[in-house]
Amino acid sequence: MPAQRTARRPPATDALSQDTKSRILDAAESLFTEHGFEATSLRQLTAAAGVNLAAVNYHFGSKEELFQAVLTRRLDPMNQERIDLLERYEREAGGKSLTCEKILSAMLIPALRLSRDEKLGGKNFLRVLGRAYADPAPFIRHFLSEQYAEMISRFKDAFLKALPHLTREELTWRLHFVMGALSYTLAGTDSLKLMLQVIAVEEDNDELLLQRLAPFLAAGLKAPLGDAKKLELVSGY
Amino acid sequence: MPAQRTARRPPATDALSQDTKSRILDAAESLFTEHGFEATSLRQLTAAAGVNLAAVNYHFGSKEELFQAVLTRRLDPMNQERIDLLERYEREAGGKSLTCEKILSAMLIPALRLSRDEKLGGKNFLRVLGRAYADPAPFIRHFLSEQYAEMISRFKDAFLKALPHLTREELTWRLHFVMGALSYTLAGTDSLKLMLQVIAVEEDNDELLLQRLAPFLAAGLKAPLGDAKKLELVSGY
DNA sequence: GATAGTTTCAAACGGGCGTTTGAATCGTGC
DNA sequence: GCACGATTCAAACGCCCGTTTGAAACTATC
Repeated sequence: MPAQRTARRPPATDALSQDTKSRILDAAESLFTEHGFEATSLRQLTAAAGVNLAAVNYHFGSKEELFQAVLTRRLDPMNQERIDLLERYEREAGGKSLTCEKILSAMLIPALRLSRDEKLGGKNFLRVLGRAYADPAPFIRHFLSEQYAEMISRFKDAFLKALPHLTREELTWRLHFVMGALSYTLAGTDSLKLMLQVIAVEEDNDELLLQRLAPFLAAGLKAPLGDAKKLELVSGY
Repeated sequence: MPAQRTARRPPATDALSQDTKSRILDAAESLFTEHGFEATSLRQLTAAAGVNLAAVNYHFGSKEELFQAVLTRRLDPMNQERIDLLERYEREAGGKSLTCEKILSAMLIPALRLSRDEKLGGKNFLRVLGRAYADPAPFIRHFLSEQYAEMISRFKDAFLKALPHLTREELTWRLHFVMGALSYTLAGTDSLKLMLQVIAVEEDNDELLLQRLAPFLAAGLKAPLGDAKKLELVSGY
């Protein structure tokens, strides 16, 4: 119903009072982080954004579409940045295959930049994303897989060249592990923090965090193939 | 309100028609997996369990307490099994410190056994757990951190002995990464599967899965400390 | 300054939610 | 076989949900 095609120029607002759509997106990002998608009502959301209750359905169509808009706003640019960075590295390397660490950099740096960009969502968004990964709702699952398809495919090719001892199948699994560790780290899920009694001092220093994560992931990716004897997975144990 | 102390003997039922509490727990495990905690209503839950709507509040007190009961039923034994297995390994090793792989085995094997035990929840439960990790609800976060505290503490000590080159702080972070990868893998979140186009053929073979995960994690844990130059984390990049 | 399109608004819609209640039913010990 | 606590049941409670509606307010164009 929102007539987005015949739109007129936006009425030059200052940074504090943006237009309705942005105010809704910001409030949604923050509240979905705090309470989750299902537990956030449009009434509290629109109240926090200072807009009318009907505004969400007018501008986004439905609560679900609002959620997708929250994700797209940050995810599209981030994944594009990842691809651009990877291609830049590949150009700079001129035919030679990149190191594992270099490819990881191309994945982590755009995520780090997003996490740092406080005025544009920052950590809030990454937590929403972390929750979305684990959400069973079909509309979220399909949306995410579409959003990531191209980026993952490009990086898989790059890793395959950098890690010739891995089969494509083995690499797929290791990327799964990488995404798991990365998502938990960036999302900074409170349960894990509590479980592990992570010291809060470091929470603000994402650069240090990724300098811990990168060697871990690189070593895991480079690891030799598994040996059944190492893990004594006998059914009777 | 449920008078659990003066309880009489349960009326010897067969396996198909268990008592009300178990039927509720089973249905909850399955539905929380499928739709999540917030999106699952007590009406559909009690209908699926074939019990009266009021039964949940009678036997568990509230929907939240039911959720905790769902987690405790599987989590308590699994974490205890992990601790027991670790201590058995330590006894068998005499004074010597365990290998990293051995300690990982003590973490992974009980989880694998749980995942295999189809008749007792199996993968359903691990998916509920995976979602719970990312849930921001305070009652879930506090509950999980209490459930895991002892287990994590014991394993951290074991890893510290096995990996003397790591500081306690560094190890805390690496365990965070381990838990992230482990949780994603066991939970088998559909979004990640879709993203990575994992071949469905392997889904049922958890043993093979952990034989892929273990070398990855072990290599990551053993990795040398990070070097800032490896990841080009210059703010201007 | 009338007009047409866009956006906001208050109010209401129908429905589902978690929980409570009080009576009916069940199972057992006296 | 009666009494009593444990459990089940149907019904209702009060509340909040996502969405829709139609009128009011706004803004740019002629």
